[in-house]
Amino acid sequence: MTQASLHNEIVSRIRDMIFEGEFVGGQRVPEKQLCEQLSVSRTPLREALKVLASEGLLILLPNRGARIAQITAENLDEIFPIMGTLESLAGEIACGRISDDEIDEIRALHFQMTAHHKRRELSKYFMANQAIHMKILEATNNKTLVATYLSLAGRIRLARFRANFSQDRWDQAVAEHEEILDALGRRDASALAQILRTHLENTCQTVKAALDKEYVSESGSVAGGNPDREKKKQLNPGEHRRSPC
Amino acid sequence: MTQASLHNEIVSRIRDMIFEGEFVGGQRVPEKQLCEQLSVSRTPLREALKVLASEGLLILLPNRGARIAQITAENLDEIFPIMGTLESLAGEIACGRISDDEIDEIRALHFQMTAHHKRRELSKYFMANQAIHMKILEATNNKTLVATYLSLAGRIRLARFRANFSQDRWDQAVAEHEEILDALGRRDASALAQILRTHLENTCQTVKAALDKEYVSESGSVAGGNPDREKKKQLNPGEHRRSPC
DNA sequence: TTCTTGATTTTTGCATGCAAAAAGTTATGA
DNA sequence: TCATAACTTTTTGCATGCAAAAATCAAGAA
Repeated sequence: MTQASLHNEIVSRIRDMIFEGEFVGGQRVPEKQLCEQLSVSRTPLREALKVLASEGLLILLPNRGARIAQITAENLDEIFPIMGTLESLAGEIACGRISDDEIDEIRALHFQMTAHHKRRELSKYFMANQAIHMKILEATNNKTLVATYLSLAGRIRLARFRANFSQDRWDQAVAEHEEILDALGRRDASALAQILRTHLENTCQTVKAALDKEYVSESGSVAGGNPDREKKKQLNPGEHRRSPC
Repeated sequence: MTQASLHNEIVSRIRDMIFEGEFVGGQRVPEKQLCEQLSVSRTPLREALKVLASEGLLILLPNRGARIAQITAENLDEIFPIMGTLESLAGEIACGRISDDEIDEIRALHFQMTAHHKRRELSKYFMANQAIHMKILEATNNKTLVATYLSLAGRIRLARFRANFSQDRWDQAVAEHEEILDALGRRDASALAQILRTHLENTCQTVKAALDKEYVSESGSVAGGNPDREKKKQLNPGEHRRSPC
């Protein structure tokens, strides 16, 4: 799967670093620093930066280097509806071609997930949850759909990962997943499409609420400030809550 | 809009070259040849190739250079449903926020398009047609949605552009556009979503049929052959029919 | 102090060079 | 004739160097 070339390796590594929250949104990322951090020269690094920028994880400003793309409420409002409609489509297609075995796998993941929910194991819940959504996507056998979805999901991954949500919302999300499993079991394409879309809409609201809260609690002001003022304390890289949404 | 840097310029130029059909799908594109053609050195060219590859217009094989991505029937089957659901979403969102003025603009484009249809002006019809779809997308004010759509559309652009279609299908497409305009005028979100999706499904069928025909008529065999046998005559770059779909 | 203006340092953009891999060519033997 | 091996050429991947742009720092004026 992974290409053996150095620049592909660099793409993966920086992507993972972003996913792990090692950078703050809006932060400048000088080439030299990354070169030293990854022990590579500038040429393959620059090639990697171009790729990450076209994935939407970085912003490249001519002559002014790379910045980590910032997740804003506007961003979430743009991306979640698209993910919702893509998952909805995936559900529809999946109903038409998913095998009993594949449904059983999803059912297993579902019960695993509900067990984590009962035990309040957020991180494990998150993993099982993501795995279910991926299984539905993969059941379409449409690689472009999966890639498009993952590209969008990657851009908001951190916000989603960090968003704490209320017990009520958590319970609701599990209830929605019951409906998802039910519709899938009946292979009811339109019901599955509907509930997946609703599920994503609700998730969007949760993540947005968490994002607003984070901004307010950390900087004392709402989002949208000047990203250049990076002296302002936000979060130390790597130091942040981890919770599922 | 366009970034002033050389590698961005190169991305645009190669993308345009691909859109103009200056390459054959599956064809190898050596760096040296492109360097000479564009009068640039390898470093910014290679950066550009990485970007185009992540846009899906090129395939990069480690140590083996770049190839023009090939448009296959499987490709179309993957991409068109996604574009359909994205346009469908765009239509829904647009209904909720489009202004009367914007609808008037679309109406003007629509009548312009139908005039071209009456006069059998394929190329002009194509332009007006595309403009209408873009207006609906832009009316969502969702840049990520537009970008995602355009990225997918770019990958199958040539096939769509080259596909000749029957008079019947052309008439049907225009009829569908009447319905689109009608639903938009009534701001009937679900009707617009429905007709846009159907419209894209039908377009997919048309383009697929044209692709099959082209493959058969040019190589005497169906698609899926070894792309390495590039000595085989397909189409000379730049020499191809232009017609709307 | 705050705001310019100019010098210095840093960073970015691009060209070039070298080594390794792949592709192409010739030679040899069955 | 075909297959294989050895050799040559081409192409790719990456490191480095230099010039231009941006950022930073410093000194002086308002």
